Amino acid sequence: MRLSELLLPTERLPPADAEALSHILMVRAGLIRQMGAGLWSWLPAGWRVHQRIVAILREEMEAAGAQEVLMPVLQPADPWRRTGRYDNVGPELFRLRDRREADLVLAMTHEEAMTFHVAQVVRSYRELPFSLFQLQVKERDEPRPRAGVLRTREFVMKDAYSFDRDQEGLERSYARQMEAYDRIFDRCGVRWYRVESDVGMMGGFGAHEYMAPCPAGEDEVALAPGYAANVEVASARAWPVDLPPALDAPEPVDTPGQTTVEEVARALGVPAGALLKAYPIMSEGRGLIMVCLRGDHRVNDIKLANVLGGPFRPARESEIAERIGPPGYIGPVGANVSVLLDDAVAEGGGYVCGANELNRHLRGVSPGRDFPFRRGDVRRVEAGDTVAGHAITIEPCIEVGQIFKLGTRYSEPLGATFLDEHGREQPIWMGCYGIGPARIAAAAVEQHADDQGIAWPRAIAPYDVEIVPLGREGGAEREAAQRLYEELRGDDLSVLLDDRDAGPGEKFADAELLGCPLRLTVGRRSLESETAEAQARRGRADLEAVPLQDARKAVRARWDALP
RNA sequence: CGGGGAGUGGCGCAGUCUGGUAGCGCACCCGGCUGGGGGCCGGGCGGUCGCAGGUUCAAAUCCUGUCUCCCCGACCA
Repeated sequence: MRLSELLLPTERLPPADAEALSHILMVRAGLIRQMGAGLWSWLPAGWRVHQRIVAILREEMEAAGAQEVLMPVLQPADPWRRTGRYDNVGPELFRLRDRREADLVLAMTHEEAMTFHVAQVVRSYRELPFSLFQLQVKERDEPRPRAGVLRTREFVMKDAYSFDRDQEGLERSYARQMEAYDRIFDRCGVRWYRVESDVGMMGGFGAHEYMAPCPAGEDEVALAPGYAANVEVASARAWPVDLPPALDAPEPVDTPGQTTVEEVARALGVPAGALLKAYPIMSEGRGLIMVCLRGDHRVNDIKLANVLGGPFRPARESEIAERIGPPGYIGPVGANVSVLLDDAVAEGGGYVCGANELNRHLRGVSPGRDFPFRRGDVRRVEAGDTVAGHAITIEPCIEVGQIFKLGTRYSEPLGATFLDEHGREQPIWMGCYGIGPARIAAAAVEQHADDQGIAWPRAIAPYDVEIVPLGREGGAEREAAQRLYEELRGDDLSVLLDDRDAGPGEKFADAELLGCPLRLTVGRRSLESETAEAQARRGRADLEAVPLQDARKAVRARWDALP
């Protein structure tokens, strides 16, 4: 491709409303442009990146035995009503009416469509198992689109679905997809973790997320050697805390006006971890519960909901005041509510907790002796906690893929059944597997950019090689570069030739912004030795020059050594 | 939905408080020079100041309404 013919609107300055690095660089490099909140267009060079990722996805899906299909984005509401999602998923689902007043939705994912067709078509166990996938647009009315293509309202997703006779079959399909996913992210050149994830309201029985660490990530992942989990579900051994000794009995102390953990800990000269923080909640079905955890810990709402087995909300001040004590001074001792004690609260020890009296706390409190409780792991892990003796770190990540064991969640309501060997009707066991190519692109930018711009991994760069001729138009450098371009173009490497009439600074700056992995520079200096200078974009490392005569092999060799 | 910020040539901004001929840098066009890191000189094109209404002799500027975008939070099958 000649740069003079490529629509590549690079910008010297970042857009005023961009903060995330990938957002800034992808716009500056001329890869994407915005049309509305969470609505992005891909310009030619950006779309090439996207398409290269898509090609990898397609190859690996086919290698895993999945067959490509394409299903509508615009769908009748009926299947969504039958699975309950029409009423349950809330405003994130785009809903509309056609001219006949029929209810329609814009699909946010394609379980309904896939299951609908499979239900029509599959009759016998002999037809199972199989897997389908598509590369299709998804529509979600996100409450807050952000950071360029990281979180958008319309995006392409690779979504695959497996259909099996039973749970064992699903496990095999799931494992096969997992292997494909591992290969996909390796091939795309991004750093990634596969983490345990919350199964959420889907009520499934297993899910993993693929997380690419980057500063603009929206999720947090807890990491230790041999351990990686979304902070939403992570468990770890708490950093120990020095507890004052338990007293013979709880002893009241005056704490006038001190309602926060920090204030009470400072006033009594104990570490925050020696306090018992009381978090009263109203649990659906179970009523008022006091969750107690170490003062230096925080409740993890998702883990708490999982322990409770259902949703909850924080108790209102009036409920606390009526049923327990004055807000700010409540505690488990003598409180007439059941106590859920976090696992990280050690037994024994002399804890400090609210006395259920205004301006008063208790010290020397010992769980069990002074109040009954049941246990649960409901706290958010903190950096420095340990897993199997190793301290964990917490890293921001962007979710680039998720795999999920659906079971019969969709096949049952949509009647996707088959007759087994004994002539009995059985629901199909399903799994679903999603990947967002745009997020892979953004994560790659975030992970590999430097001060000059993007440094694409080899596999997903917009072009493999950029040739930069210096000198004036019509000069010897231009001619030599042109010949080099013609020669390399016959190879399977994609080549971009900067044939613009621009100065060297501008060409180098644009080349580094766009981030093609290998740059070949043809200038007066290199012409003297009948070579083109070679530089790797990653690290801007100078490589051995390539001869202008029969350049192919040498270019290939430089290329093969790149990351 | 709560909090904060912003809409002025393609991009980035000033001007708004205190109403009075719409400005700067970059980009773009023409001519020339330069040619290994966004170079130089000269001459140009381009803007209903988000939209609607109001106040005024006069509105980018004041008032009312409205739309849009960004950031933080909530939310995120």
